[in-house]
Amino acid sequence: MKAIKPTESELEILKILWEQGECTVRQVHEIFAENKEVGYTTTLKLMQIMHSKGLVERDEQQKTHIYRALVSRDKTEKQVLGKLIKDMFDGSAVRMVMQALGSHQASDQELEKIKQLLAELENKK
Amino acid sequence: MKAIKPTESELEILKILWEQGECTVRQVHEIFAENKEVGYTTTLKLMQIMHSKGLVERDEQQKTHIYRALVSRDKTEKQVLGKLIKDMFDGSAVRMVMQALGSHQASDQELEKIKQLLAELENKK
DNA sequence: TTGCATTTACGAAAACCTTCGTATATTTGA
DNA sequence: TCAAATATACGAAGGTTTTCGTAAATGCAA
Repeated sequence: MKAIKPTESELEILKILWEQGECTVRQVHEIFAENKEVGYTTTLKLMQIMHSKGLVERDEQQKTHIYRALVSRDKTEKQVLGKLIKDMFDGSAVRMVMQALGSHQASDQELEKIKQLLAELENKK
Repeated sequence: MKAIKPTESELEILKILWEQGECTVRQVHEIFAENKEVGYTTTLKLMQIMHSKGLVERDEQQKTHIYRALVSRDKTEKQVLGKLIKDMFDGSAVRMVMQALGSHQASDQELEKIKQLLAELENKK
């Protein structure tokens, strides 16, 4: 089980693939370039590197390759989050949660969801 | 208000300074090198760069400089966490909390703390 | 005192990330 | 058909991060 540690750009592209599903480089690029000024070949190169790293796979049947994320969103979130908790919050997820809830807005509805989750966690014990 | 974006090594050194308070390079190095094989001058260089970036200050009265963190732990945690929430969790702190609580152990005592915090947040509204 | 240890400063190598230019192949439409 | 558009591959530049070697200054101990 190898650690997933995408760079900032790679994470952006993964997010696009997670949300869009299968994509050509062109499709990814159009979204990727919405908030940045980057050329097409930059996006292409990033995706090629991600391919060589095993972050994505691609169907090369057609001239225009089709890319797909090879790492799941859930697993990647867990890994990145886990690393942050370990590095920055002394391994305490709860300490991180306190920091997050203390400094970010949350709606009643969202707070309710967390309460529910807490209840579930307690039942599990 | 400038964004604090320490690198991985810088964050490690900041953590040492936050926990130890004032430190010489030697003191930081001894802890920093516990889990890695790095030479003394590597630690020194990192701290010099952090100084030039304004992440730490130093007292140069003595030949052996004394370093101190210039960014607070709380503020740095908020910034780093905020960026992760924005980049990875669609800006939803709650989604991140759900992920964190769902995949990391938490003691009853810790869960209790979170419940308390939730109650406080609800009262504030 | 003199030589060894410790410290800072500095430069530069190595690795990684981001970016783009160019070459080449393929498709398309006028 | 053939030129323009579009795709991939590749190399390399430029920036940042991490690492260390070496030089110079200072402190210490025999």
